[in-house]
Amino acid sequence: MDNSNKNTAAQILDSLTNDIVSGEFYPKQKLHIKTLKEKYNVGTSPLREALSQLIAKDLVISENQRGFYVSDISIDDLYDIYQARAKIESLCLDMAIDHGDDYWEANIIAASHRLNKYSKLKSIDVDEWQNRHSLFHDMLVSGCKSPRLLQIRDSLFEKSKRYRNLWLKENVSDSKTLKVNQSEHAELMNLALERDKNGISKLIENHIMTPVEIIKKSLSQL
Amino acid sequence: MDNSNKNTAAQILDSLTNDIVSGEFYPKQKLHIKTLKEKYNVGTSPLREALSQLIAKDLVISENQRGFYVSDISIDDLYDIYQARAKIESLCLDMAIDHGDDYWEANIIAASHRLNKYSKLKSIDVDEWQNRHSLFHDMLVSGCKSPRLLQIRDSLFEKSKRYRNLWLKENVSDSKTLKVNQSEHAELMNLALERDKNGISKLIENHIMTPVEIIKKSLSQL
DNA sequence: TAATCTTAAAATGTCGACATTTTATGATTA
DNA sequence: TAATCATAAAATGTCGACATTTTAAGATTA
Repeated sequence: MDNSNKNTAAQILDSLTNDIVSGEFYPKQKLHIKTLKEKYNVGTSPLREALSQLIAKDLVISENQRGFYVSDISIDDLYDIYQARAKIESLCLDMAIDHGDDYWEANIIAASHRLNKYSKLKSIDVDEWQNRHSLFHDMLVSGCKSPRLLQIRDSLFEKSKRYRNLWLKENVSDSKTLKVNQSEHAELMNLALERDKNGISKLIENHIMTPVEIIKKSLSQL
Repeated sequence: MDNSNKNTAAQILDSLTNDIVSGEFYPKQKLHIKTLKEKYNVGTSPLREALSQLIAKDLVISENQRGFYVSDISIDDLYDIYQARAKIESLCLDMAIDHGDDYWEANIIAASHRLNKYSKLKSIDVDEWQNRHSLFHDMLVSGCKSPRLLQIRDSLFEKSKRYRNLWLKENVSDSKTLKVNQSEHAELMNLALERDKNGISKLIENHIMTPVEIIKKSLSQL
């Protein structure tokens, strides 16, 4: 498939990343080499190479002769990540409004439609909702032509997933939250099409920061 | 010293990073495992682990069964990196102005003094000037208390060094450029102390983008 | 009991070897 | 000559082994 052209290290990098971000491996958990080798059926070298990449991404930390650990999470970090995400997203939207063309507008409208339709369903599959939701936001920022900023955005989002998963478990089915969320999405689209930088900047920052307080509660209970 | 507590991989990561950023290894250069092993006197495993981290940092790319290469540079990337740096720096300064205290102000004044003194000397050591210059800008953003944003700033700066080195070779001794540069630094300090967000935002973006055109010329000649 | 010491077990990080793939070289053919 | 093919050389990625360090468990002492 897609992995056929990848070496072992690159393949298990995906698995490892997913297992950390999804919460299967919990924060601070020791990552025993031997255990991981058995779990993923790989040898020492590719495993350690994958872990090395995760170190560079701050998802794993290592101490010499003491092995690898899933990096910790905290309320401070929760705020920091989401704050940074809010600012970067705002920056990307700002640039997208500068450079977005007709196709950009059309893509936003299409993604909005797909998200809308799905949000109105009675029973919602979290993964599918998440896909459509991500894609809507991706389309909004896609007008920003800076690969580096978009890459930063992606990496922050990946880190935030660890916290986000705590929130999704509790709140995606909460219909009141969902309605507020949906009206914000509609408004985001309007502001983008109207090229209202100040308006969209304020709204997106609030929109992104919304889950923080709820996640904080979930986090405090651990 | 500092490396005594690091494993081999972490040690050569520093050397490798430096050799790429400094330009000793040129863009697209093949990084032969055997050659590197001899150069750094290490075995396969730690070397590949270091290279893996550099992949995550976008300084190295790898193709399965075809080995490792120094990642390429380009004029588009030059613009993108510097543009992103300018925006992030502006963001950090904005937050620094919000949160900076008396110590922040004092540190800026001190760093400015040290940079000033050195810039007036007749013969300038590039490394020392670079140190004092970096420290001045570090102090300005230090009021921004976001570890993640500062980390993003660092990683963008590291990437920009590859281009920056092209510029420094030509222009650090150019006294006209240096004077403009110095007056901008003075103005940056004033705006920070006056907490003028709009003013400092515009100035810092220009300040960071200044070298781009010159670097572009150097780059076109290769 | 609590703390320290000793010893055994487990885990880490590094190395060299090897199978597999890619690249280079030279021969063969049209 | 140019292009294709076959073969040799070189390089990559993976594995298992091993020396070293850390951790755990049990014994000893105060």
